[in-house]
Amino acid sequence: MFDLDVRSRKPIYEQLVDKLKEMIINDVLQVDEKLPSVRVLAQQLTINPNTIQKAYRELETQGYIYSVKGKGSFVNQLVKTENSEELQKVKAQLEKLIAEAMFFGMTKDELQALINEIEDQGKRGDRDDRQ
Amino acid sequence: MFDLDVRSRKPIYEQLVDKLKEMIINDVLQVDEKLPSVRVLAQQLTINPNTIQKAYRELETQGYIYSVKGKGSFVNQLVKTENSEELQKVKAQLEKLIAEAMFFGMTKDELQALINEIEDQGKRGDRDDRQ
DNA sequence: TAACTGTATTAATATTAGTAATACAGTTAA
DNA sequence: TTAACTGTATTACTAATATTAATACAGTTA
Repeated sequence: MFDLDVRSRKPIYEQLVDKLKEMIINDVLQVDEKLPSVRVLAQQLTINPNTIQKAYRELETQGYIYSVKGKGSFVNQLVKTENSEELQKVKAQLEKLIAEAMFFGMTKDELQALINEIEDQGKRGDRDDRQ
Repeated sequence: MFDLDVRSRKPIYEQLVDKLKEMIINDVLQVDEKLPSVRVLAQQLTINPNTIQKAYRELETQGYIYSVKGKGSFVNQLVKTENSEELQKVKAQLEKLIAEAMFFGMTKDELQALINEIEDQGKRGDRDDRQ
């Protein structure tokens, strides 16, 4: 299921986060599907359960999954996280970054083009979800 | 000239970078104006010259100043940094961040609004400076 | 209750960040 | 040329943070 590189400069939990994000975004993992428990996955990958836990918590705070004590961790319905804390954080970052980009000569049109480009990429992956 | 807090959680060199950026953006320091040498400023602030050096290098890679060995460090002409490495970096960050924002439900219109807002702030600052 | 689940606390360790000591090297004016 | 400026590179010490792990706590379910 996962191919981790334990001696990569990129931390294990981060590899896990990225991998799981990717699977969620690409619908490899369906909404409300149960992820492997922290202990089971830890044993499979022969790493410490707390490392899985860290990855899962990260995914939870970013809105990708939700966890229920005693039950397990499950894929979240991403569209539902409208005004999440995560979105607020992203917005704040965006403000700074856009201001900086403009300061260094990036024009409104260039920004617009960038947004359109990204929107197109998103649609390709999204299929018939919205609009 | 500077009021630093040596026991702040924010590193000294970062305080310097922020302060100098601010002065450059607000035209307190004019284009091509010479900054204090690393040693002079270090003595004034009673900190290590290498700390100043780190701040200056950071400002240089970000395009705010330029340094010439044996001569000194000078305020850069910011508009001229059209396709700088820094802008490329900012663009790359923007791409990721915009994609993430959209992923979490931020719409094109909201992004547009954000850009306009920031653009307006920029213009207001320009006018104020001219007096 | 037994065997699952996630979570919190704490600590050991690895890695990175911040600062400093020192030496190298270019510029300029006497 | 030399003295006194300039920035820069190397190295190392220390502080702070990140990563992982050991362990105990707590909820769920059959």
